[in-house]
Amino acid sequence: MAEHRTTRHQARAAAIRQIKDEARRQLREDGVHNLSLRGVARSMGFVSSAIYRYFPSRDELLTALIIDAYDALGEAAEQADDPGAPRAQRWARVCRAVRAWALANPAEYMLIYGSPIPGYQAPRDTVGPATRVAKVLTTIAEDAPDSPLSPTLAKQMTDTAAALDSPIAPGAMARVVRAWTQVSGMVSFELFGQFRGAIEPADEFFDAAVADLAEQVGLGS
Amino acid sequence: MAEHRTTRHQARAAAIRQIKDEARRQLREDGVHNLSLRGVARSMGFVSSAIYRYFPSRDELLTALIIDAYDALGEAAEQADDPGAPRAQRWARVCRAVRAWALANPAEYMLIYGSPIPGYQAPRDTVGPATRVAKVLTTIAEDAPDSPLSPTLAKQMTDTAAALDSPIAPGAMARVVRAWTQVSGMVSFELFGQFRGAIEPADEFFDAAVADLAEQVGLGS
DNA sequence: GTCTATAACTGGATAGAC
DNA sequence: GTCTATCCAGTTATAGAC
Repeated sequence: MAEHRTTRHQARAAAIRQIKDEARRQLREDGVHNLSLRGVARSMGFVSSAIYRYFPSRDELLTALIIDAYDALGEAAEQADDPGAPRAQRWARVCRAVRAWALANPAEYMLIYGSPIPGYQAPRDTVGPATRVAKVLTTIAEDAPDSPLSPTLAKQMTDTAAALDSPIAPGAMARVVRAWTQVSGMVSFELFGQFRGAIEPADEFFDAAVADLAEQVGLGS
Repeated sequence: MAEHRTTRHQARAAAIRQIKDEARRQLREDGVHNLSLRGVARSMGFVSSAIYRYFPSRDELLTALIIDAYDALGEAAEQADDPGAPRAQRWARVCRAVRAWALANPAEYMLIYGSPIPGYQAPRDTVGPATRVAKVLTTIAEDAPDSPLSPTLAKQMTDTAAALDSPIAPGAMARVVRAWTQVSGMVSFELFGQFRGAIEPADEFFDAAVADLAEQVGLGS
């Protein structure tokens, strides 16, 4: 009986995986707003109602894809980090890994860092996976020196550091957040076509900026 | 006869304006992908085919909205600039104006700086208006000192400066582009909900970052 | 001549009968 | 689970109003 249950669970997990894979394919092809449960079902050769056994709504499927995207990006960042290396190098490697993942998975990057999906409200479950990249960057900068902040900003940064479970100083946290907005901003510009006709390829631009950011964050050279 | 032509032209311009206003309303309400010519026509009390007298296709309407958005943002930036003020102040004021415009017009900001619209290819006409903000920022930094760049980067930045019709040094151009990616990155993070629950409100975070960026670009204090 | 309205074609999503 | 009728999208051709 336990075996029965196991195979059933495995089958279910496999089905979910297949559905998500197909959904990701449609995401890449036509964008989020053309992603429909029915379309996924059709492409998989079964009837639309069958999919509701696995995802009760389009939003649930979206949430699963968003969590997967955050996790995949987070894992790419974590795996790129080499805790033995100098901190500035760690920073640069992680940032480059983020960009590489985004360029390899543009649709999924847009899903999490692009325009919000109208009518979709992200549930709590996405918060944890969403912080993984920030956590990696913050850990690298954990010993960076503090710097003065206004009271409001100091509180926000202390809270942010606490949410990331990090002993980083508020001033350093602020510099990490700023640097991260720039990294993400550069990746988004590149991916969304803002650099078209001007900064192509953007490899050197990105790498140079990231190296300088490491310094600005206070990771030495 | 000239009078006749004038009124006709005026009527036509008025119709175009009304169509775009209604389209913007729908954009705000339901997002780009729910923007339909039929819906616009319906809300305006006439039949869908009538719109084709003014916009030959949905994409043309989108292009018009995109150009308007770039122009509105560009004008907000230009009007915020006070050529008589110290450069660091000019920089901060323009950046704050950009953020203020984005917060006041989120749908239009997303139209130009959000995820690309699947199936839509921006025509050449959007390039000019798209550079207006960059032009303002570059002008402010025109006298900033040069800094060393790799050959590839130096060429890209020289070309960018040329496209903006600015005598700015390539190294300074690179710092402006970087700073601009960060400004836009911060605005996007705020608008797209990436700061939710952590950096709210983001006024102080933004203002402090922008002030530091002015320094990094090389605008003195 | 310039516009609007009617009607039609294609193609996808959807709801309900079976 | 399947089939069908319906609806709404973009777009076009054509006919008539001003």
